[in-house]
Amino acid sequence: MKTPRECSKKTCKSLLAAAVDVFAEKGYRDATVAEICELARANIAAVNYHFRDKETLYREAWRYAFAESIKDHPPDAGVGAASPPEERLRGQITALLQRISDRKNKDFLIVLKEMTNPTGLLHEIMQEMLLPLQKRMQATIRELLGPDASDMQVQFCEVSIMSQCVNPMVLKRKDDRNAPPGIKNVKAYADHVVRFSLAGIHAVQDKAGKKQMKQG
Amino acid sequence: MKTPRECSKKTCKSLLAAAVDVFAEKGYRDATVAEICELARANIAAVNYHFRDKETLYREAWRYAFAESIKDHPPDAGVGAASPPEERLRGQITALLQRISDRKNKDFLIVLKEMTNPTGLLHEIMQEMLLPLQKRMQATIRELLGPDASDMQVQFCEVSIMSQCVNPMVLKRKDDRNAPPGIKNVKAYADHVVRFSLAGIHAVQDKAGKKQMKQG
DNA sequence: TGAATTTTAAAATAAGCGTTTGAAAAAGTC
DNA sequence: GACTTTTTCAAACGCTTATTTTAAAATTCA
Repeated sequence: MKTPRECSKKTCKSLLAAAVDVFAEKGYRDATVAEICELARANIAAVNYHFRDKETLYREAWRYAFAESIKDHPPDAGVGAASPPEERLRGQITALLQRISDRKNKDFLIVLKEMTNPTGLLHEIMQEMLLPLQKRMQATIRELLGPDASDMQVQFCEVSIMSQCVNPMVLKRKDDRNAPPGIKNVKAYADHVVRFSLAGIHAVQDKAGKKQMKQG
Repeated sequence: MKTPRECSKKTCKSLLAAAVDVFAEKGYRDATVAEICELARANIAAVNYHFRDKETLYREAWRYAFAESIKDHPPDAGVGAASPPEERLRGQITALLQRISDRKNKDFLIVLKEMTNPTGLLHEIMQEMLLPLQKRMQATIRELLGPDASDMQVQFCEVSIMSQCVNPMVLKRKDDRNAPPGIKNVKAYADHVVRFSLAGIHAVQDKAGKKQMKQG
């Protein structure tokens, strides 16, 4: 048996890909080793041979799915660090929306399942992978709000933006018919979120400015 | 056996309350009739006697939980229809945030589970109960955007606002330690969402106005 | 008291899963 | 081409868990 990371064999890779699909569709508990092996055209014992057990396969499957989705959609959408913060925010919002609305990407579905039916198995690895993305967006928002903004204001604005990106995609993923009509056009919705959020940030900034003046 | 609606007996009510708790915590599939009966201090056969089967109990449990949560948090938060649209929007946002952040209310948790692991059993009843709330918010947004706004702009703004309300509560519900720090103060976050969103709406409105001028 | 309702324990019924095993096949090595 | 290692395979193991039904007992109510 090999450790999962050095998974170079064909069967091993098939298992990983099949596991991603099945875990994304059913969640950890409702996914069965048998179904994963069947989809991978492998023997029922293959999971235990290549990954030791179902739990390890689950962790490796998410790691794999996340890496793939980031590879397809770089988090800055090609907007360089030298660009003004407005443009960088646009890049991050667009990249995030496209990444999680891309049906090829299954890591988002697994995260959703993990949110509502936690197994706890992905807690550490998710923290490790997602925190940097969050920090990057917070830094951009802080630039836009200016030095007088409080941590709470940065937090709130970040929550507002992330929510606008994540939440509609939950509905869209589940069923395109039930998704809000316009969300089918991700680019148009991304433009809306950027416009809406930049205005929101400026409103929060204005309030901070007023406070500052009252105090001074 | 009685039909579930005329559930007046003590055992029947206990079952309903217990079912809400267990379904909210585990979802339909992972919840067991045995656990529900145990929590209700009823015999294992009680569900089948009073509700015919698990599916019917599930539907009735959600209906009950939703009715309770709406009773505790009226959707307009006491802001009358005569108030200006800004205030009505504030009322709706505040009411929604307080309703779904109230840990007593389990219907939200069941909806979340249904989103990510659909059984399909609640589809119609959820449509029936939630659509009016959605329509009401859309109407308010349309007032704020003015008569020149497109349906898509109304939709997008509604999605932006609903997302800001729903999404953070998913995290807060799961675990207060993992929730964004400020979200623990729901009232402060509600104020932020109102400010952020009114600015966002006005930005969308300005864009509509410009378009109008170009065309005219 | 007698009839209807409700509760109960036990059983019926049914299904399913992750994992192990030991032999067979394939791949790799000298 | 014999020998070793790695990989595949079918079968079965062991253990678990669930919903629903049944028929008798208890209770309620007239």
